[in-house]
This record gives sequence, C-alpha cells and structure tokens, in this order.
Amino acid sequence: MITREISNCDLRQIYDSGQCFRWQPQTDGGFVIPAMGRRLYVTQRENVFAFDCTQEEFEQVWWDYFDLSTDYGAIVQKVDPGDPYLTAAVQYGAGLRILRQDVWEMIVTFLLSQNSNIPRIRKNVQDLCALTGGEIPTPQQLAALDEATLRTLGVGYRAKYLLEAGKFFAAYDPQQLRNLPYEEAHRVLRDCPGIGPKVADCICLFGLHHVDAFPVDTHIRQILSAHYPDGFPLERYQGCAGILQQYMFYYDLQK
DNA sequence: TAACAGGAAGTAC
DNA sequence: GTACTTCCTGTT
Repeated sequence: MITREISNCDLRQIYDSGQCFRWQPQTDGGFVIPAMGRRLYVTQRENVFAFDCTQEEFEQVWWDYFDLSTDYGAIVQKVDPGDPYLTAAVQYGAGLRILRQDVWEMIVTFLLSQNSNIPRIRKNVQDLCALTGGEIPTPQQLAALDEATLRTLGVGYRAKYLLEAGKFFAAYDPQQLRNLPYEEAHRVLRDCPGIGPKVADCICLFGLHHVDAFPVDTHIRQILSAHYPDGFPLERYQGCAGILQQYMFYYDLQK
C-alpha cells in the first residue's frame, strides 16, 4: 500500500467527468480502476491517496496514468481573472485531471459515446468487455464479431462503427498514433469510419494527451454561444485548452 | 398511470 | 439538412 499527498485531484470528479468509463465505485468511496492491463484499488481522504500496489508499480504505471507530473494548480492560475465563467468552472472542478489512458480503449469508448450519455456509455463499454473476458476487445477480436451480436448490447448504429474500427486498427497499430503530432494523429483517426472531428479530438485529448485538442460537443457548443460569442480564446490558452475544455464540460454537466 | 417528446461527449450522406 | 439506435428524463 502506497500513500501519497496529491493536490488538484478528486477521484469522484474524475469519475463523473466523462473521460473514463470503466472505473468501479466501491461502497467505501474508493474505486477499482482497470487500466493499462492492471487493476488498481485506490481510496482518497482529503488530499491523501492510498494506492493498493507496490511502489514500483505506482511509479511506473499509475504516476503517469494520473498525470501526476502536471501541475494543475498552475493551469488554474493561468485563467483570465476577467473571465467569470471559466474562473467559476475551474474552481468548481478543481479536482479534475486529464488521465493518460490507453489510446485503443479511448477509440472504442468514444466511438460508443456519440449521441449517447455517460451512464449508457459505461454500460455499453462494460457489456462489450464482457464479450471478450472482461477486457476491451483487441482490434482483431472486435473485427471478428458480427453486427447482430454487437447490437444485442444496445449500441445501435454504433455497432457498424465498432466493426469498421476493428478492421481499420487491425491493419494500423493504434500505438503508432503515439508517435504523431496532434494534427497528423487527428487526420489518421478521421480516416476511420465512425470517427468524426469531435470523437477524434476526444481520442487525441484522453488517449494521446494532446492538450491542445479542444473537443466541441453539444455542451461545449452551448457554452461557447452563451459565454464566448466571439469564440473561445484558444491562443491565450495554448498548451492547456483541452484541459480547460474539460473543466467547462464538467461544470456544465453537473449544473 | 401511460404515452410522448426531447435530448444525449456525432457522423455519414 | 436528415437519418441513425437506444435509453432516460420531464411533461401532459
């Protein structure tokens, strides 16, 4: 068991923020986190976290997963004090972080996310994993499934997209995306049927940690029209725009 | 109560 | 601009 003090980190906020869909809330308030081929049990009291793993595993796996090298307090400090909406959003979601999740898992997850909602996405991801022994199916496994089977999960028209993505990424190792800059990764992702600009941005942000990716979904669209009629100041926030997007999304979602 | 419309981290055509 | 699946919410 490893205990660490971590600032700007709230497990519940991260769980509710629509970036990870396989965390399992426990009755004690902790979470079981299946990720990176492992399972972690973690609990939090104030700013103190207990990780049920060895120090070696913590340093080699979970440090990066929770993006603990990034100072989120410094990002909050960068927010324009003359921007009341953004100031309120970062204060409200002060425990948010952008996890560094597996890119293939993000592809599958955000294909399922379109025109859906968080509880349903969780269920779809869980049911999909149940087909293949509890883990996210590999591209090859996914491509070998048939549309009728996938549709029994209630994923609707997204079943076809899952199959297409399985084929696409069976031929192109998704890990290669990690070597590409944001624009090129985005372009490759867009070549896969079912991945449009918004889903590609989510994959870039949550799976490749391209923090300049700024996914615009229905919530963000409403926020932009209500609070940023002249556009969001992306230039001012180069290097963290995607992170700020997450604060705004979460703030809007919880209202 | 049950039916119904509206909307949900969109994309393809 | 419209169709696409299913689910959940709020309204009548």
